[in-house]
Amino acid sequence: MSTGFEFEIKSRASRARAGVFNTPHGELSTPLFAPVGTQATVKSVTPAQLEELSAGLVLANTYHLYLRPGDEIIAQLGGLHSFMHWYRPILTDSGGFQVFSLADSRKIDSDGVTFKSHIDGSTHRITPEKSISIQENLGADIIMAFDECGSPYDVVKNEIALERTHAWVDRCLKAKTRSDQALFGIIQGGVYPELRKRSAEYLCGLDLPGYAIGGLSVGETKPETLSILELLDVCLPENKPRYLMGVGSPEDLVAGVQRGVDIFDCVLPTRLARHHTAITHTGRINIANARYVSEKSPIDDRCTCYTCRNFSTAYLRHLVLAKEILAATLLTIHNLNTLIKLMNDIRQSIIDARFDQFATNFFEHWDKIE
RNA sequence: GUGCCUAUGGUGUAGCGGCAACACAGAUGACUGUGGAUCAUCUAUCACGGGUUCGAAUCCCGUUAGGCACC
Repeated sequence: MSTGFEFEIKSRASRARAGVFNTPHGELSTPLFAPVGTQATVKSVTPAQLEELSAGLVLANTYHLYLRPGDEIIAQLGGLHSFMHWYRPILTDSGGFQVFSLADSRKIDSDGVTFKSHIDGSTHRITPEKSISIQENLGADIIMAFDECGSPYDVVKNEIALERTHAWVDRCLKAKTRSDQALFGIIQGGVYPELRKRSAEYLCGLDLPGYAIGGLSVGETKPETLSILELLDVCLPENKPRYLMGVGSPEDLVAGVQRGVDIFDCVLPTRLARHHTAITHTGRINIANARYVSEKSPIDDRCTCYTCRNFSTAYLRHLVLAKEILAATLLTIHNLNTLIKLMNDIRQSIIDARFDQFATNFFEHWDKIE
């Protein structure tokens, strides 16, 4: 009988892979882009709209949902899928990253982290065991090990964070009781190849159902990011999905797939949508720009999303300047469609054995507007 | 018609003889395991014409345009 979390590679093109990952809430076709729904909602769009976009996986967040409304409340209400009315796969981040990026102050020790809520200043403590307990209450299909994300250029702190992250993943595994959730480990190590390699080797020894790459796109240079991905590509097992956390610009998605990454998530498309920037097949455009005041054509003439099928750029600009909520919704639909479509095109090109050509063509045309 | 008051960016205001400031609006950019937040940069020949002064948004005279009062 299957465990429910097999990863099957259907096709390869160089180091890129097209696969299928099985979860209790359905299959995920990879390479995959996952929209972020931190507070049990992908901001400004409904689950029905996400389905129409063919979104496969949605992220939610342990730190935020633990603080509000509380993981036990969500468990009482039947778990996250039912709570947010999204019955396709969900992944919850462990909360490690948010403790460091959002909490007003935090104190970390080998056992866990004590921090003050960014909402009301109240004091809380999260340990690996607590993070798993919260994530079991939430009930996502994929859950993440509690980790410490160091700053990319501090080798001493990175080594400490790495050892801590390794000790914590062991504790997460021990604390885990549900068999219908896959626990992914997170590789840390900043920009340091030795640390990254050590982290990958340690986690691979645990034979987890998937491996996440953390601590990238947090301030290091692009060549550094790519060389770490290339290093990890040869360290990680072929038959497990690789998840690059927090990365989601179109060029990064293509570059990531080229280096063997299967899953990505990122706030970028939804955040940019709320900040009046559209992602097109050739680059970003700022919808608020005065040049679009009477532009009749849609944002992207090649796009077939609901927004581009029905609305002029001039109308979207009007909504943006008038600060209407619909601006965020329509731009979010468009931006998510652009990334999801990009991943579908990448997947098809891998299956058709023409991914290298696809990538070359993509980089030739990317960011060449005007 | 007479008297008094006012005139500073797109809007509303500060500055009262020494580098024209603030808020909003506007423009441009940033945003990568989410604070619908935020941040950065830009946007004025101080109504017009003359005078006093080393120096005028500021003081004086006139013009124009508003406001108030009286008739």
